[in-house]
Formats: sequence, C-alpha cells, structure tokens
Amino acid sequence: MAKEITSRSEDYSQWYNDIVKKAGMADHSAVRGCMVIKPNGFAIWEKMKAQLDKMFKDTGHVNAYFPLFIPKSFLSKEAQHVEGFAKECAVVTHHRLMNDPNGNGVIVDPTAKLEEELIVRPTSETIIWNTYKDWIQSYRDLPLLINQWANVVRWELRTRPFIRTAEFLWQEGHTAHATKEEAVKETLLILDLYAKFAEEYMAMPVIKGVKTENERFAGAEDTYTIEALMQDGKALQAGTSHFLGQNFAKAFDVTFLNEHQKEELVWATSWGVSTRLIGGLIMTHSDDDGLIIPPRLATTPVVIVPIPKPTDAITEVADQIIAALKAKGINAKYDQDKKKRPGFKFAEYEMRGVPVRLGIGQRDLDKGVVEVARRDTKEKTSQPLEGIADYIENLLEEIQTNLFNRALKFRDDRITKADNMDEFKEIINTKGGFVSAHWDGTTETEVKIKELTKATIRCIPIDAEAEEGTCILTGKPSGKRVLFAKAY
RNA sequence: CGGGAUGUAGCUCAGUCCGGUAGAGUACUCGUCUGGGGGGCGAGUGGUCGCAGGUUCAAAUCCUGUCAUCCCGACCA
Repeated sequence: MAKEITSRSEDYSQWYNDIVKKAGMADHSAVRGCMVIKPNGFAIWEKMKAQLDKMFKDTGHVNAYFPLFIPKSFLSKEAQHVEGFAKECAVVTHHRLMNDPNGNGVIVDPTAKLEEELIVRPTSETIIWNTYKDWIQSYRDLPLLINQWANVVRWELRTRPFIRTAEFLWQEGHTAHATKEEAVKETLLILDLYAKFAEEYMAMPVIKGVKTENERFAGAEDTYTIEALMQDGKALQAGTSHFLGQNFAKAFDVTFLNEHQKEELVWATSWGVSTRLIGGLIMTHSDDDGLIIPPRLATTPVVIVPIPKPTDAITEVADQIIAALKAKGINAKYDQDKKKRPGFKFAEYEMRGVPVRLGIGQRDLDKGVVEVARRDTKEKTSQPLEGIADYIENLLEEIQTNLFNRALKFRDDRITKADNMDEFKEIINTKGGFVSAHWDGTTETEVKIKELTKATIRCIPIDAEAEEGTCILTGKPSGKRVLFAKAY
C-alpha cells in the first residue's frame, strides 16, 4: 500500500500537514499565512457552526453583524486591549488604486490616503462597544446577548493550517449585563456550552479552567478556557470565555439607568471559538491512515462501496440501505465510480475520515450480508442486511462514544503530578501532557518556569481541589494545583 | 521578526556544483486485460524551471532583489 501520510512517530508536524492536505481539508493560498478551506474542511466547520449556533440560540442569544474595519482611534480606548493586539494588526491606509504611470500594473493612489486609518478587526470588542453605547440606555435594554459569525485577522508570523492562521473564521459573542453576577454567570454558561460542544460533538475531552493573569485576554478581568490535549502531548486552547468587568463600558462610556434611576456602568462578557477547533479535531482523533471524523460532525457518515463495481443487484441493495438510513436522518453516499477500484476507494475514504464504510459484493448478497468497516478501530465485520440501518445507527453512536473515551483515556493518562522542578522537567521533556503542580500565584514565577521548561500554565482547573502544598519553583505556600503544559 | 532549508508537469523529485534542445516516477486521458485493500500492458496530454531584474552569443543552472512554503527560535489564540 502506497503510504501518502507521514507517520506520527516519524514527524508529527508533517503528519498533521499531510492530513490537512490529503484529506482535502485546506490548501495554502497565495497570501502568506492564509489558507483556502476546501469543501471537506469547510463541511466540518459548517456542521460545527450549525450546532453551536443552535446552542447559542437555545440560550437566548441572537446573531448580528458588525463591520470588518475598525477606526484606529477605537482600538486605543482600552489600554490593556490595544497592548494585546497592536503587534498583529493589518491596517488600511488607502482606498484607491491607479494605473502605474510607468506601466507596471497598478499602484496605490497616493492621493487616496484615508484621513483615519482603518484596522482590520483582530476581534470586535471596540466597534461593538462603541455601538452598544447607543443601544443601551436603561436596565430594560439588558441583558444584550449578541453573537456574530465572522472572519478576523491577526498578523501572525508563524502559521499552521487551522491552528494558527493570519485570517480565521470564528464566532464572537458580546454580551452586556446589568450586574456583575449576571455577567459572570453568562461567562460560565458559555464555558459550559463550549465544553459540552467539544465533548459531545467533537468527542474532544476538555478541561475547564481559569487563565492566569499572564495568559488572560487583553482587557478581561477573568478569562475562562477549555483546554484540550493533542496526541503529541501539547495542549490546545480550544475556546475562551471572558468576563470583561466594566473595562469596555468605561472605555466606551456605556451606562444605563437602573430601577432606582441611578446611572451605572454595564458589565460585559465576550467569548469565541474558531476554525482552530478543526485543528484540534484532527490532532485529537486522527491516525497514520488519515483523518477520523466523529460521526456527529460528518456530513456523510456512511459510504457504500460496490465490490468490485456497481451492478444492478448491488445498486438496488445500496439504494435500499440509503433510504433506510435517510429515514433515520443519516446521510449516506453510494460510490458508483467505475474507474476506481475498491481498494483505492477504501484507502481514500479512510484518509478522508468517513466513520463507517459498507462494502457490498455479490458474495455478500448471496449470503444476505454487507461488510461493515468502522474508521475508528478499522475493524471489519459482516452484518446481516436485515436491520442494517439500525445496526449502523447504533454503530455511529458507538464510534462517537469510543472516540471520546479513547481521547479521554489518552488525556487522563497524561495528567501527571509533579512536586518539585526535577520531576516537572522530567515529565515535560519525556512524557509531555499536563503537569499538575503547585504554584505560588505570581506572574514572575510563571514566566520563570516558562523560561526553564517552555511549559506555561494552561489553566487553574475550575474543579481543582483545595490542597496545601508548596510552589515547585519558589517553595512558597499554594492552596491548589494548576495545570502546566507545552502549548500550541 | 532572527537562524536554517526549499521552490522545476496536478503531486514527489532529478538536473543547478561545471551555463548549451526540459527529465523521471506518479497522477490525468484513450484503449485493453483485470477485479473482495491504493492493479497489469500499450499509447498519449501536460512545464514562461516561484516572480522581477542583471551577467552572457546562450540562464532551470551564475549574480541581485523579491514572494511563498517547511523546520527551529522569539511572539502570540
């Protein structure tokens, strides 16, 4: 069998790039750091988007759309915020092109300089809060629960498909509340929603936690995160939900009259997940044979391959199976391509991550069975044609569960306690994964540990148990363990 | 943004040192024999050698610049 994908043990980075390419997820584009998301990759995003959108709406949020361009002056209104993004912004300075008088194509028309430069949004807090100022007058206008699906640009110097690209797609929720309690509650509601989505739909186990001051979003009071663990032992920040306090309300002067006719600043949250999740999906489940898509995110979770090629008898059975699956809301495809051989198709669908493959040949028909191959374990069995749709429906659920449990075991096996720096370094440098250790709570110590080990504090887990201990670096007292890891 | 490497057919790459008609495998197209895990045989299509300058009678090859990609580092979601 011709290997098209580099094995993980040989070169993990190359393996990831091979999957992205060979599974038809994305291509590089002519623009540095930007990728073309191809139909196979975009289909997964569409599935994610549909589910998340439903979850947002079920919790009372509505969608809107704000401009791509942000006046430069907006960005400087919140000091912490601008500091966090200033280094990676694309700036629009002109609005017109002209023919080069020297005949070398087009040039920027120097007379068309913008009076105020525009920033291509790296995130939309500023333009949204500038708008909310006009929308919010009274406590009756609150809460304001708005989400937008959009693209954003962060001028990254080192990019990887899906994991970190200069332009990416995401959703960003921006909510305004009358009280701190309500805003905190919203932040945690979304954190739970993200975790539920990651675990139940992506089959990607995550740890919910709070970011340290050093790692938190620029302009936030608290940043909550879901952290996932990739197969190479590195952590991936998969989604964040921020409690913004009154920082943006102050910066944009967003106030309301409360029930007692007293003016107050509003309380804010923002939260987002991006196409980065697709990278997480790949690195959570896929193997050396290619992509593995959890059934709930597969546009076409079942494919039927005629062996060796379509005949009337095979086609009739395939059509019956497709109809029976469709009645259950399961989308299936029958591959009638006569030019490609079955073996080729098997390899191709495995590479593309299709969860279940059915093989039907005359021998199967004679016995009243079909061959069922599951992508997660690569196990093949013969199943009676009778009741096959029920069997597949259950199998898809089983695959979904198995993928999650497999990833969960992998993750849990890689949460290791360390009680001193020697242990810590040993774990980070060999086993990888999360290291659970005591920390004195200072940024100084966190930065020092990063310098020594390249590991950062991924989060302070929400369910961290109180435990008296001493900081692994400074020996100062600590009340609970935090999770360290090397991260993407 | 620093260090290293690479850009030649859709893909993987040879040719570059030492300038002289653009190559192979694979893919694709057609035909044919096949047919339960990436088929065999035969014939064919396909490239301004990343882009822009320069040196030269002559540039994929030498020089300069530039763009992009990969790996490592710093930075960051």
